[in-house]
Order: sequence, then C-alpha cells, then structure tokens
Amino acid sequence: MVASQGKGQAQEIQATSIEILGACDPETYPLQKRGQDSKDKKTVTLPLEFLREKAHLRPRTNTFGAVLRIRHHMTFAIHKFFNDKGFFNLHSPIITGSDAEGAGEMFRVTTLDLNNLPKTPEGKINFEEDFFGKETNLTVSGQLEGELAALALSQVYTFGPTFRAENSNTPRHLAEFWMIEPEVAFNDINDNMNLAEDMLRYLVRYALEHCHDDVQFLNDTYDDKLVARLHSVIENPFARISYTQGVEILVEAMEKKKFEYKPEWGKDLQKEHENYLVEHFNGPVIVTGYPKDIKAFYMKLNDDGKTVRAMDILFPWIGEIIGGSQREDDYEKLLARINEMHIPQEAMWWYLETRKFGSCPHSGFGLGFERLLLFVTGMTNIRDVIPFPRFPKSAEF
RNA sequence: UCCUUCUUAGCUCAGCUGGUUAGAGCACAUGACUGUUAAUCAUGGGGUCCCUGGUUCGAGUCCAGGAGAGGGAGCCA
Repeated sequence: MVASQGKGQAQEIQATSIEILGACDPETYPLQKRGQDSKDKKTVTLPLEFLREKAHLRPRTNTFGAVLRIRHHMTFAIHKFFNDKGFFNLHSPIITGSDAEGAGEMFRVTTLDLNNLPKTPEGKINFEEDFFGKETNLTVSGQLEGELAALALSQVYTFGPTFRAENSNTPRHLAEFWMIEPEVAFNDINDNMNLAEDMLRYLVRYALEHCHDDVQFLNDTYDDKLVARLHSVIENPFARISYTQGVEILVEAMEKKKFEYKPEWGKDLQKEHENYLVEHFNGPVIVTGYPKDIKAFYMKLNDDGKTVRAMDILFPWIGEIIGGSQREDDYEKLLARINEMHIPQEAMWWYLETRKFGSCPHSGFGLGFERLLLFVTGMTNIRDVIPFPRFPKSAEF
C-alpha cells in the first residue's frame, strides 16, 4: 500500500503476487463492465430487463447490491419498529386449509399422485387420502391467525411469505411476495391509520438514515426525484378522506378530466381514480369507509349499515400499498356477513369462536413489502426488488 | 386474462417499396502506446435475423399460428 500518483485516489496497492481464486471468461461472462449510453450518466447500467434473465448474477451489480442491502435494512427496520412498540412477531402458517379471505387464487399443496388421483364413490378427488386429510393451499394472508393472536397478546405482527396464484402480469404483482400484517387489540380504525402512517414514515426515515449511499446511488442512476419524494413523505401528513368524499372529488373532476371508468358510489376505485386522488393531494392518501359490498366479510360495519371501516393507503404510482380495516368483533354480525357472502361457515368455526369466547374491538392492515421497496428504491418493476421473483410462467433460479 | 408495442452479434439498436456477401456503437481478443482510472489507436473474431408453417423465382422484411419481453388495464399487497 503506497501513496498514489494518480488523480482521484489517495492510495493504491502494489501487489507482489496475484492469485486467481476463480477465473471468469470475459468472452462468455454476461455482465459487461460498461452499460449503454454511459456518456450522459454519472453511473452506467445494464438494462434491468436483461438482468432479470440473469437473476443468478445480478446481485453482483451495483444496482442490485443497493436494492438487496436496502431490502435487508427495511426488514430489520420493520422488526425494530414493532419490537420497540411492544409488538410480538407471530409466525402464521404458510400451509393453510381455508380460503377464508377470498384474497385470490391459491396454490394447492398436495402429496397426491397427480397421475393417479384417489377418487370418492361419487367420482370426486378424495382429499382424505392427501397428506393433511383435506384440501390445503399456500397462505394468501396471515391476518385471521394474526387476529386470534392479537386477542391474546394484544399487539402482534406477522412478516412472512404470501402466495397468490392470480394470473397477474404487472410491474406491481408477484406470485410470491412478503407481507407485514400487524393486528392490535382495542385499536379502532383511526388508531389503525395512525399506526400505518407512523410505520411508513418511520421506515422511510430509516432508509434515508441507514441506507443513505445506496438510496443516493439509485437516485443518481434511475430516478433523480427519489430522495426528494422520500423526504416529502416524512415531512407531510397523509391526506385522509372517506370513500364518499373521494368519489365526490372524482365526480367533480369529470368536468375537466376524462376517466375511462366513470367514478360512481358503490363501485371500486379504478387505478386512474387512485392516481387522480394521489395527484390531487400531491402525496399519499388514506381512503376509509368503503361500501361493504366491495370489501371483505370481516370488516367492521359502520352505523350507516352501508359502509365498512376499511382503509386503503394509496401511494404515488404504486397505488394501494396498504389495505386494512377495523375487524367485525361482534359474533352475530360476523356470522350474518359470512352467511350473506356464502362463505362456508364450517371452515370458519375457529375464527368465529374468537368472537364467541371473549371479543374486543381490534384492527390491522397488510403492507406489501415489495411495494414498500418500490417506493423506497425508486425501482419501477416489483421483479427488481426481490432476489428471485416468481410470476406467471416463471420460477427460474 | 384483455389492449398495445416489441423480438436482428454478448449488450443497445439500424436494416427503405421483398433482391444476391445482414451493418453500426459498445463489449471481447491480439498488437502498439500510455500513471491509467469511460484511456487512445490499429487489426480481428463473433449471427438459428425468437419458433413453426405459408405466399414468392427470391423472406430479416409480407401473411397465419405459437412463444417470450416491455408498457397499460383487471385482480390485489
């Protein structure tokens, strides 16, 4: 190690011998040392679409090094946030026997011989002969288990893999993703919103403080508004509106703006509607009080009998980053909703018993971890914020 | 799943109204030069034009089907 004569560096190593531990043939190594159009940029990059096909090598790039480090720090920050608040981490099951939430298509888990399926006398598949003696799937949500834990430990959160077999081909969906689902006893919908907003703000601040160099690198390389956007989220409170107010704003906007889908009370907000609201408030928006018919059965019914205590947090470009609600804690009302929506009551027996045997108001929400990472890294495709993305027709690596 | 654009060298792309040997930049190799760091200069190697079929004397180019990718939408986190 000697003082350097060269510009832009203080020291340099003068090697007496070099040992090659693992050779790399430059003729066939797919990652070039230089990317395209490097003249106008501070840093050089290979196309992300190309790197997606080289998921075994892309962690070696500056970009994925930054993303994976940020991913780690965000994982840690989530545990720290909840631990510091006295929450307990709950390991909800990955294999589940119920499609309770109706959150989407599920992946079947089976050990049956697919080429020789056991049949019942009626000719249907006999799942009694399957490993668990019943139909089982990969989880789409740990919420229901989180709820029963919250009714015991008061404040819990899950943070685990989640699976959706939906044929979704978008830059915002994965078949396998990670979800954070806190659940808190005695929290109402407003406490729930406060917790969610505190958490998001905490996580963004944590990223700026602990991943400064990596965030700055991504800012300089891909999105020069990234750092400014992160600061904006920390500094400004989220707008909070009711679904009804949201529809009013959208209807009003129709005077000067054309929507492909007409905003109408009772219908779900379309992506273009969400985008408009986020632009309208120039930042994250929390929408509450959705019509009961477009939301899940477990959400607490408001006194008006028409809306439920649901809340969605909408982020710029990403859309829904968090979805949550106050839960229906009244046994009779919950049972009525289950029957109304034709959910098999017998599959829900244990969930119903949590209301039957000592209930209390409680609330929670789900945060899509990769969607959080989209926001924090400024990446625009969710397949670039998870090391090994799984999506329709793709489970390589 | 729907709409849309695309698929040509390792990468990014050009290739006209169909025409004979498919090009460029970068990357790579060799040589020269140089306290270099986006080096530079010279030379060179490198192609299943995504796949299948069709039209045609002739298809990278036109037609049909398929596969994959990007963007948008739906489903959602």
